[in-house]
Amino acid sequence: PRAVPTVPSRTPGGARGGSPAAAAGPRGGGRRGRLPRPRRPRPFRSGREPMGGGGAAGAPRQRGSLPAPPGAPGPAAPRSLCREHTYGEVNQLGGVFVNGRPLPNAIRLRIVELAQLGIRPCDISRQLRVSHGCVSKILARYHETGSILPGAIGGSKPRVTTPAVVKHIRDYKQGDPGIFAWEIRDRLLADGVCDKYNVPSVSSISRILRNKIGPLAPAGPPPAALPCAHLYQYPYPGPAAPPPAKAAPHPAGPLGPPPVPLPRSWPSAHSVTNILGIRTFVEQAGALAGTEGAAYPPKMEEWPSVNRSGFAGPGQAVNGLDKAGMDGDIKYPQPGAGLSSMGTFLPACAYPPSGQPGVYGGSPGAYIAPGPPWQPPAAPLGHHGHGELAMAFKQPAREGERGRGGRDPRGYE
DNA sequence: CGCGTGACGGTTGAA
DNA sequence: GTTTCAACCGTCACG
Repeated sequence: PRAVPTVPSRTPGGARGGSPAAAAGPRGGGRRGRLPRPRRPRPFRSGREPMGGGGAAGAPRQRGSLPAPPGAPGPAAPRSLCREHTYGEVNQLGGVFVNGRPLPNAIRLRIVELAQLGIRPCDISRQLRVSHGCVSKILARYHETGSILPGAIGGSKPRVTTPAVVKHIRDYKQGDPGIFAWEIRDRLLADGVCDKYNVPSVSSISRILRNKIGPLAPAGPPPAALPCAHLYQYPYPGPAAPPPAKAAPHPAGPLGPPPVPLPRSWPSAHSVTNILGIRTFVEQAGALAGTEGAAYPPKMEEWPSVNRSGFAGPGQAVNGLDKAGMDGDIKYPQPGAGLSSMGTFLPACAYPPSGQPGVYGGSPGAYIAPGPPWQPPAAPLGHHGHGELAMAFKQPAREGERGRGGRDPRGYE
């Protein structure tokens, strides 16, 4: 669990802000004890800002490299006041990104493709105008999990105190009223009710004993006792497999068939929305919102210039791959959404002439950034070898995939 | 200079 | 409907 912040860094602190260079405060020399460095103020642009930004959309946006003038709504100001009516920010390389949101799949795919062509990550970073940290992360993830997809964002961890577990706890308690919580925990493990991944904590067991079972209250109607506790090993309506501690690198190598990750599939592809085709309406609405002159859609994945219109025209399905597939790629990827469809819109990363922020889109032929001194390699970057990446659009495991660095513990001391 | 890594501000979605 | 929480994201800068 995330450490309780003694210094709530999320709170807009007064100490932050100002010129980052001037405010280069005490930087812990040692890596381990590195102090939080002062960050330059970020002119935040939310992906949730209401549309109709009054023509600000698409305009070149300055980024925080310019220190906010004194008195300007800096980091201490309410976030809502800091937002501008645009979507996306521009990174140091001139690329557009949406803070907090994954890069489009097309970009992710290009990163992997270029890496497979032998292009160095630093060059990929410059070409695609994606930070090298992001390139590194995506490539590392791909090599580790075989997937280029981002992880599942949001949601909550699956509950471990399933009805079956509660029932077992109740049984244990009834069988031995003096049993300790830790003993119950051990028995849950010993009896195979839980495994080490989903066994409740002692405190959870104590809470169950206190709240759900009470002082040996007569067991009411058994709460849908499911003897098959293994069904809850991974309580999503997906494959019942315990989350691996770490996705093992595939023995076949980076480009071989990647390991099979755990798909996050509980918002099933067979949802009512998909079945009823409601997405069609959503798609049309998104396309409408993304028409020329309008502000960006709330989500970058829906930017017409990002995934779609750059190659197929606004509001037009890309080679039969409708938005459901794309959304699925981002949010709840469906393993069936392969690259066979992606191939038609791979040249997704066209960049405007230098001096403008790079956007994911534009004319299909302008994939190679013409601007900066970066020179594209001689190898053609067209459509080739997409089949190799066909498996790359599986969803990486939600848990256990963070082999290095893990999640973002935000430890504060 | 290239790259791995962690801090950070942000989004997201279930509880 | 709102809040909380814990997952994720990409960028940035350190080493």
